[in-house]
This record gives sequence, C-alpha cells and structure tokens, in this order.
Amino acid sequence: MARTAGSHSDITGPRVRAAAMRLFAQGGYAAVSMRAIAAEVGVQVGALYNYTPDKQSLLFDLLQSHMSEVMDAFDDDTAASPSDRLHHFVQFHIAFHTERRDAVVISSMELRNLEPENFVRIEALRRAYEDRLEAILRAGVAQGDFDLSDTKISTLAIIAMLTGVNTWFRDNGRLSLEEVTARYWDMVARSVGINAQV
Amino acid sequence: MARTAGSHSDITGPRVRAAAMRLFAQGGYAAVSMRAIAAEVGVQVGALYNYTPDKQSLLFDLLQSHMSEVMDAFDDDTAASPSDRLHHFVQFHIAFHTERRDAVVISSMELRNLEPENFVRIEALRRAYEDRLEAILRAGVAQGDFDLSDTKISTLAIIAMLTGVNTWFRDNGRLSLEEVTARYWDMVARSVGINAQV
DNA sequence: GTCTATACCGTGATAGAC
DNA sequence: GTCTATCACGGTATAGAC
Repeated sequence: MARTAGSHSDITGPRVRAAAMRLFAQGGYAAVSMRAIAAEVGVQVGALYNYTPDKQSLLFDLLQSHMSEVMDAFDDDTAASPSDRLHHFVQFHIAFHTERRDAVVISSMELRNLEPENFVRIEALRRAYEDRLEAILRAGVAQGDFDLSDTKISTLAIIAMLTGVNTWFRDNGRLSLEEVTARYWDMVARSVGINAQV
Repeated sequence: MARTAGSHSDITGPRVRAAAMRLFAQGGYAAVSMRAIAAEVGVQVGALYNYTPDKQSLLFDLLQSHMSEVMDAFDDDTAASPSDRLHHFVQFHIAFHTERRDAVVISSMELRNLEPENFVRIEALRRAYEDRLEAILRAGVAQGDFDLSDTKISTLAIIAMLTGVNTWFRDNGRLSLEEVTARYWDMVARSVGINAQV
C-alpha cells in the first residue's frame, strides 16, 4: 500500500516521545511547552496532536512505558539462591536505571503532575517492582540466609540507595560502572547480613 | 514607634515564604502561580512583591534557608568515636528531614528551576553537608573502626538511603520513627562494617 | 503595605487549507 | 500529516491610588 506523501506517522511518533522525555527530564513537565517539544522534533505545534490527545497523555505514556519496561526486563530466577537473586537484582537495577536517566528523573519527579487516575496506575506498577525485591528478601529470611528485621524497610532502603547512583554517576568519572556496582553490592549484601567478598 | 495602619511586614513576610514552601512542594515551582501563593496568604498578587523581588528569589531563599539550617543544626562531636558520630548523624538526618518534608521535596526537585548562579550556591551547601558525613567515615576508616572501600560512595549511598525515609514514612504508620531509625542505623552500621546491636 | 487595574506575553488546544 | 492562524486563558510583573 502506497504511502501518502508527507506521512511520517511511524517516524514522528517516537521522535515526539523522545523529545518530550528529554525536555521533561531537563526542565520539568510544567515548565516545558508543547511549542518547545515541537521545536525539538522539528514540526509545528499542531502536528503534535496527531500523536497525543494532550500533554498529560504524553507524560503518562512515558511513565507507563518506563515502568512496564522495568518489570519486563527484570528476570528473577526463583530457583537460584536468595543471595544470588539479590546480587542479580542489584546489578540489574543499577544497569537498567543508569541507562535510562531521563525516564528515571521523570518517574521520580513528575508523579505529582499526573492526574489522579493516572497516578494510581503508575503507583501500582512501581509497587509491583518493589514487591519483586521484597520477595527475594523474604525468601532469604525464610531460608536463614539473610539477617534483617523488616523486609519492607530493607526493600525501600535498598531501592533508594541504588537509584541514588543516578544522581551522581558519570561515565567518565573516577570509577567505572562495574566498580560502582561492586561497591553497592558490598553495601547491600552487608546490610541484609551477608558478608560479601569484594 | 507607632506602626502604620495596615503594616504587617513582619507577619506577612514569613507567611509568604510558608505558603510558597507548601505550594512549591505540592505542585512544583513551575506549576505554582504567584496568584496561588497570594490566595494562600490571603492578599492580592501585587502585595507579594513587597516581600520578594520575583518568584525565583522566593525559591532561592527557601532552598538557602533550608540548607543553612541543616548545616547549623548538625552538631558533630569530633572527639567521640567514629561509630558514635555516625550513629548521631543517622539519628539527626532522619529526625531533621522527616520534620521538614516540604523543604526536602523542594531541595531535591527544584534545583533545576534555579537560575545557574543560584544553583551553584545551593550545590555548594549541599556538598558541604555531604562532606561532614564523609569526614566521619574517613575517621572511622583511619581508626580501623569501619571497613569500607570508598568513603565518597558510602557517603552518597547512606544519604540517599536515609533521605528516602521521607518518601514513605507516615506518623500514623506501622512503625514509629524511633523504630524506623533503629532499623536504618542497623543497615548503615552493617554497610560500613560495624555490627550494630539492635 | 495593600489594593485595583493593567501591560504584555506565553500557554494548550483547535480549525481549516493544503 | 503538516502547516498557519487563531482563540481564550492564565502567567509574571508593574503603576498608581489609598
């Protein structure tokens, strides 16, 4: 089927989302205008509305895609030892999130700009991810491999600690991502009562 | 000296900052209008400009006050043992920050809305606070009390972990702040190689 | 110090030509 | 599918009366 001249739906759509992601992360949702997004893409404002019904949907789609990708990408081998599963989580979380800085910024900063019903859906996805870490901690406690008094608190503390890498890590910094990951694994392992070798 | 009728400078000024703090934390700097702040205070928009030259200064003042208060409030007894100093830091950080939720939200979310020169000044204050924790960790390593391989990374990881308490702790929740603090102290102590008693 | 009124501009979103 | 033009609204900030 011949393509209509000037039809770029399959190219422009992704470019609109990419531009919105970059700009929202940089300046914040409220501070970024549809005109600015259009300029970044290289089209006029009106054209954006072929790809999103409104600005809010653009934000929601970005957040939903990100959270879904996290859930899909994390493969937890429940047959492995709790310690190995936790190690894998630490490596996965750092690697995945440091490669998606913009999405992570938006996910932590722009939740308050979601309309209530959208907020609820994103929150559910975030909790589901937390639950996967907590399941690992529970297993470790049940098997006597971990020593910690509250799996929920440890879950939240570990995720906060690991996500914090994004706020300072730079590719050309003093330490490689592998080295950083090793240090964090050491701290996480100790905090749950494993004595990791580094 | 008699007060001019209608003069409320000393009352209205703090109220303006309090309203801005609350609203910025709730909706984000860019999303909050001067009209909204005025309405919260109970004055008209024009009156706000008796207390701030512009919206940006309002944000900067809030951030600067908060960071200065943190620095002033943290009393580190360098004569004490590294372990005790670290314990004190953990207790202080959690207590201080959970009591200033709005300021903490703004401090982490609105840095990007500061004009460059303002940003630099706030960043310097933030780093100075980090340095105080790092000094404790260095002392602990030097004295052989702590076992960790990178004081900078441990500093950042600990602060991220502790500040994360703010995102979920509620006064009427399952655990008291004292219990939460004890759990975090346990994790922090272990992560730096102390085996804390809980 | 506060008010009312207003200047001036940028915003999200839409209509209709091509 | 994209563009141009436009609408209605709300934004920051200021001027001048009281």
